Amino acid sequence: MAERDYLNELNDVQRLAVQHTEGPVMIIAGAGSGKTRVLTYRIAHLLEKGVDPFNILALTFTNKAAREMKSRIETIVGGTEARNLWMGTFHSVFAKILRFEAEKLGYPSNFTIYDTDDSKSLIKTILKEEQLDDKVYKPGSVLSRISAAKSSLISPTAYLQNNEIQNDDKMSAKPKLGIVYQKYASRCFKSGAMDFDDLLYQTNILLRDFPDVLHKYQHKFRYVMVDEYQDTNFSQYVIVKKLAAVFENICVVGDDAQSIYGFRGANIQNILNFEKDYPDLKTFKLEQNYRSTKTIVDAANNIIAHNRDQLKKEVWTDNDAGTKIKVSRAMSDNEEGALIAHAIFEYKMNEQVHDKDFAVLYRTNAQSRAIEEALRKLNISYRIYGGLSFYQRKEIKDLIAYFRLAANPADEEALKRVINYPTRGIGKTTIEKISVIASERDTSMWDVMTNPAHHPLPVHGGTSEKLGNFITMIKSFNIGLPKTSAYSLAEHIAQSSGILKELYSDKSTEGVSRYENIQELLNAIKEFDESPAVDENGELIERMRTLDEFIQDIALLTDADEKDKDDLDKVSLMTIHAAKGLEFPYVFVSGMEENLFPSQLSLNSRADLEEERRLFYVALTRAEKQAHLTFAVSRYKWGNLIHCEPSRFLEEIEPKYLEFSGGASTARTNVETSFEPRQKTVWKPKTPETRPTGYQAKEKKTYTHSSTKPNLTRASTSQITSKPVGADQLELIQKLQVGMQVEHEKFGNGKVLQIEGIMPNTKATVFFPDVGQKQLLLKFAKLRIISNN
DNA sequence: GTGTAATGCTATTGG
DNA sequence: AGCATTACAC
Repeated sequence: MAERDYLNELNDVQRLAVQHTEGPVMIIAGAGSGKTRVLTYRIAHLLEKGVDPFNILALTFTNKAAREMKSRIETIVGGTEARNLWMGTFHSVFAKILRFEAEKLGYPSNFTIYDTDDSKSLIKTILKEEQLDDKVYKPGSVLSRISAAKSSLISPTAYLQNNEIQNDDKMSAKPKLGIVYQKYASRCFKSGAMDFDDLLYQTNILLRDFPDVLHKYQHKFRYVMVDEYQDTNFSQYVIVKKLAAVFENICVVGDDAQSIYGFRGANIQNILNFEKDYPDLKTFKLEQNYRSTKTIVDAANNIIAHNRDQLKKEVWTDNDAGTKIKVSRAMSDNEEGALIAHAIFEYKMNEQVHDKDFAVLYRTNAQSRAIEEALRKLNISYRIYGGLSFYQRKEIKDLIAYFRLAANPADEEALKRVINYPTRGIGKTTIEKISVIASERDTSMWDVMTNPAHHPLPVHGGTSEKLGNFITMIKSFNIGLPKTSAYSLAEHIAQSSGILKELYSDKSTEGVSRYENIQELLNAIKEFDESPAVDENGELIERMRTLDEFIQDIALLTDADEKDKDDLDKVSLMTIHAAKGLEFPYVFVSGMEENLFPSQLSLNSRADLEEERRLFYVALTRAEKQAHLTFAVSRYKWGNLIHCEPSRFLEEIEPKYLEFSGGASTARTNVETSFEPRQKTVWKPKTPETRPTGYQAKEKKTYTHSSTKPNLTRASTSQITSKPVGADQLELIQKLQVGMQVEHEKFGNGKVLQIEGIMPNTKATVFFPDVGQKQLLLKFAKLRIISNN
């Protein structure tokens, strides 16, 4: 395609942004303003101008975005040119560079990439060794603390020396966090492993400590582009800044209004302060929205106007006003699902649209189940994005652990995973012994196992023999690595490890499916095996593909990266986070409720609440034609039915853009056509005497709302109603007193010593002469009152 | 050491 | 309600 042609497809600002290739550029791109188009055309433009694709680095946040962009560039400039572009996620691009430069940092070039599970498991091991309580030091939060440190480029040493951090940790009763961080880092290093954050952290170390390396990449990447710049963290910011320091041909694209990854360290200041970093910055604002109706754009502007921290920008559109945004109330989460399913059904009937034109978005993954069930009932096909990806399934991780071990026997997490799977008589005790010795001697478990002369292992002859067999097996895999093609070795490992046999013998539905998944993995490896290798310069080379090559970047793949089945006509279900960058004609945003969206955890700080609001902005602006917001009045959480109030966000849209309806699902939900979104009055939970009982909550009249009687909502329900607790249990909860004699169907007669907890989770401590003292949850316990004393 | 029953914890968001 | 870890029996 000639240059003129694609430049004509751009509006004035877009065109200027594409043509301004030299020097620092910031493109503030409102939702739906053609950001991807500008980015791809910009790269195409550079190539047409004669810039070598090897000199262009484009960083994205998802593999999918990178792939999409690459293929769009291909259609403009042709495949050979596009192939040589450095384009990918931060993690994948720098993993590639790190593998190339690994020795400088003391890592093997085939280092393992630990995924979150590996990291957590390692943290658990360390906690055990340090005798720290994992209820105080929750592995997940320990990991996010470590992750935050790495993302801010704080080394373990710096962490331990920083008074402020140390105080923080003491205040949160976790004074040993720094020690855990230190141990964690050194264990990863000894295992030849990097976690996700290391891919950026170690890149920073590399660029900091090896000026020649920095120089090399600075001159290699003469043009640097960063997509979704508002989502970069400090570590990424520094990398980008350093790489672009020589030529300053840096172009960042982003939208502060769509910054939704603060929770994992993204720093919105990176975009807000970009001007300070580059005084001669040229800024382009893409403000025309091509995606959505005027109603949606204006409503989205309403929402974001409630945020204080933002760059000035006016998103507008030439599109029609379109229909109003629908808002529906459902009685429960299940009914919300039904309502959505029925609405989709009706849209399809009335407007001749397809399943793939719909997306259902939610705040948390747990919300998907009710929606799935409802869609299944109406035979509407759907696809869930997010959740467990193929490579996170247990059976897949098991087999891959063998592959990892073959490539890098020091990989401790892989070792622990399969040393006794399938069971071969190497149990917990033995593994612990090895682990302790490894820790004491500051070496890897593999080293301990394979050098009994240096590290005497106090195990029996039988155990020692079993260990020997395992070692021999792994060694043989290791030797096979360079001389066997990926597929034959993978198949061999699946066989001789016993995994295939283990799964084959399980004839349950799940077992069969696990077996099939293994087959699918092997097929994928076969496909990989038969695809050509590419060298450093992007040239195709004749060479055998090996298994370690295959597993290298698997940890970086996510669910969204599984073969794009775009041809499939299915409704998309995903979290709002996962929906960023996507668009659909019809978008449902479900669970518009206080404490869910905005999340309860966001209510304590302005910054967090503003991020939730941006999240809502992102959700709404995914819609092209019709947005439909839904909320439920009650929903199950941890097995309990809780009462929910409509989200405050609903009030932040001017009513003229909204159309309230009871929903299209069942007659029961149709009683009302309008309601008061949310009562601003603060109210206290009622006393037990006036509180409606759990099973009454099922009656619809309890929940009747009316715009003319704003207090009804408040007056009608309690904050926490019980799950349909049986009438018997309910009576029990209300009547039971300390000192009463009760009868339990299993424990016999006993005496009530104590009653505590808030209804319906009231607990009683009862002493049974036969079995001793027991704590009973009254809503479940089958207790009968015998007498009052 | 292995397998099963009981217990207890959890659910922001993700590369 | 579902899942992972733990406790206990074999």
